[in-house]
Order: sequence, then structure tokens, then C-alpha cells
Amino acid sequence: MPLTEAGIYAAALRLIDADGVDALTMRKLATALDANPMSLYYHVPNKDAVLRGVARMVGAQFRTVKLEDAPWQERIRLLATDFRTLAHSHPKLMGYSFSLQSDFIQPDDPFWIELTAILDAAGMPHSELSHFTALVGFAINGVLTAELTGALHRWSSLKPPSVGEDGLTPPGRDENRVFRLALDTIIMGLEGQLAAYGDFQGADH
Amino acid sequence: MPLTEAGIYAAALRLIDADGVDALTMRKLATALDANPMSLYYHVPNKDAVLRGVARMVGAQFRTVKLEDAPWQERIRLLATDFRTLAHSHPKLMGYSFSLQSDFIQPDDPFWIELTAILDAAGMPHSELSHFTALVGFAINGVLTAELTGALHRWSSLKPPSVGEDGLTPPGRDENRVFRLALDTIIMGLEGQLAAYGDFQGADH
DNA sequence: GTTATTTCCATACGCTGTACGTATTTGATA
DNA sequence: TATCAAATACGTACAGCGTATGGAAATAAC
Repeated sequence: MPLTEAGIYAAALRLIDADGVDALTMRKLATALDANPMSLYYHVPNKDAVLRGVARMVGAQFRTVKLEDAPWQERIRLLATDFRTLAHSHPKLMGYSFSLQSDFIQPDDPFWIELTAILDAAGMPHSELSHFTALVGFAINGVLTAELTGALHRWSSLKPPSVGEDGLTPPGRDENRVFRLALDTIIMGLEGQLAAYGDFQGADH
Repeated sequence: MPLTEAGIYAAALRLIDADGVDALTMRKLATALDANPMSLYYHVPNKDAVLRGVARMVGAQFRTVKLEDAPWQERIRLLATDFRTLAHSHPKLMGYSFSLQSDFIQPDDPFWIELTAILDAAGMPHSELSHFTALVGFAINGVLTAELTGALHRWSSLKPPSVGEDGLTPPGRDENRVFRLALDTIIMGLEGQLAAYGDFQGADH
């Protein structure tokens, strides 16, 4: 099978999923493709481009069910959990990609388009739409990244230094709960913001 | 001047601030310290430890004014903007540190302690305290990281694909505004959550 | 002065990304 | 089918990386 750009990205993704981003090497990648290391460079300018390409590829693969009739809160919840599922299927990549150059998601990717559409449908003023889209997207990404690196679990099961001794961390899937909590909190915040804009518009007109 | 662990971290921080994390090399670091590369290894186990050490060092240096009397909303705002200032003074480090291993901030660092105290003072139930502390911290971190990598600016000044044509992005300091917006939204969300717990408690007792 | 301990360094190894030049394969044209 | 040009693949080589290992130099203790 001949070398292709997409094939290189796919093989790189497999290696990253298996051993992490740091373990990815042009030589290992070539071996996995049964080729010479230098052969890759005809299809790809350098290693950085491979990583960006893999990130772009995964981000673009994202699909979500569109529920145009459901209330926007529900649509955001669904979008976020779908995105979370995607991130969970490539955790090693996500950790790298989000924080280091943050082009895991591109403006023309389904995630962004849908999030923009949802906030628009929620009644967000157009002048603020991109701001809030960015804000919500990156806040979710922050929590999600923390979850994937294990940080969220470590922190959220932390005893406050000198507060209470009661309430031992209950067993069970804690991270699901914290992510949901984050989502609910952001959504509540959005509701507040939208209400404020509504009031303003109501008072103005 | 003899080599010390703290001195190594300090020099590494200077190099990172100047040229970025990727450009940091044990050899360059040694040169900056006027020493042999291998001499560093007596004080530090390996390069990864250097990066973690630098991150820890900066995170621990964080200081904020404590306004115990102010309303918790104001205290969070202050804490977050103080943290943002710190992050802005070492942007290259922040981008790496947060997303890759996320121990920029440790549980015993002032940032975390103060954030926990604020949420506690706000009336957050102790059983949820660490969850919400983590959630708020990582959401803020997400937005902040996006700001430092330039992603926040790129995204928030993005025209929605097929929505409106009016409302050209006004000039001026846009990022300040988006960060503030994120903060306000999260705070509003917290208010909603706290109100819900309050209602529950009121109905229960 | 002698010894013990801490601190530093010289050499060297395996590995990395990739510049550069060349071989090989493929496809078109005659 | 023979010829040639373009597309694709590879071999060699180099500078730089992190750091294992063992010995030198400096410092402290007696």
C-alpha cells in the first residue's frame, strides 16, 4: 500500500493512542507503515505537521446528533458529552493537542459550528456570539483536559485543608459527576447572561 | 556561584520565558549557569524534573490580596485576575505546564487554598467543595490557556459562518473582555448552583 | 595531613529530526 | 513498446539531544 498523507496520520494516531505523543517518532512511524523514515517527508513537511494533522483529523471526525427542536441547554449538554466521548477515545492526543497549540478543533469543524448554532438559537446577541462560543468551548476543554490527565480526579477528591472532616469521597464514577457539574454550572451562567441581555433589550425597546 | 536546585529552576525559567519550553535544553541550561551539562544532574534527577520544578516554583510564588470581607463574587474575580497576571508573566511556561501535566498549581499553593476558602465562605456544601473548586479552577485555566496560546483571540474574533454580517469586531482589548465574560459566566453559574443547594436545604430543614 | 563527603565534570552511547542527493516507480507520449 | 518526465521512495549523514558511568576536584571533618 502506497504512502499517503491520511495514512500517515492514521498510523500516527494509532501509535499515539498506544504509547502517547512523546513516544511518537518518525522512525517508529515509518516502521509502522513499513517504509523508510525519509519517505514520509515527501508527504509531510515535518513531524510537527504530523501532530497537527492528526489533531485536525480527529477534530474533524467529530459527529453529533443535531436536536434542533430541543432546548438549547439540552443541546449543549449533548454536544459536550459527545465531544467528551471523542476525547476519551484518544486521551493521549487530547492532552497534548489542546494545550499546546489548541487546534484540535477548527472553526469549520462540526463541534464549533454546532456550538455556534446552539448559542445563536438560544438567543445570544450576534455581537457576542463568537465570544461566548469561544468561552464555553475553552472552559469545557479545560475541564476535559484536566479529566484526561487525571488532574480533575486528583483535585476533586481532595480534602480541603482545614474545613470539614465529614463527607468522605463516595465511591463510584466521580469524574462523570464533576464534568456534569461543570456543564451545569456553565449552562446556568449562560442562562444568567442571556437573561441579562434580555432585560437590557426589554428595557431598551 | 555554586549550583543549587533553586538556581537551576530560576535559570530554566529565564530561558523558557525567552525562548519557550521546547527550546530548553540541558546543555543550554548548563551554559546559562556557566557549568557543565552533567553537573546539573547532581542537583536534579532529569529534565522532566526541571520542568516540574519550574512549574511548581512559579505556582507557589503566586500571591493574592485576601479580601475576607468582600462578597465571594468579588473575591473570585480578584483571585482569577491575579492568577491571570501571573500567567501572563510566564506565558510560554503556562501553555506547557497546564495542559501537559497540570501541576502548575498544587493543592497547597495559595491559589488553591484561597479558592477553596472563597467557595467555602460562599456557602458551598462541604461535600461539594472540592468538586466545585476543581471545576472552577480548571475552567478558568482552560480559558486562560487559550488566551495565552492566542487561540482565544483567534476564536472570539471569528465571524459565525452564516449568521450575521453586522457587528464588525470592535477594536480594543478584546481578550480582557472575553476573560471577564468567562469569569462572570462562571460566577453566575455558581450563584445558580448555590441557590439550588440553598433551596434544597431550605426545603429539607 | 589524612580521610570522607560533597560537588562537579569528561567521555561516550543511543536516539532524535531531517538536509541532501539519489534511486526507483509510475504515467504519459511517441 | 521505447522514451522520457514526473512522482514517489529511499540511503547516507549530521548536528543535537538526554543522560549512564566513572573519575576529578573541591570542601569538610577529624
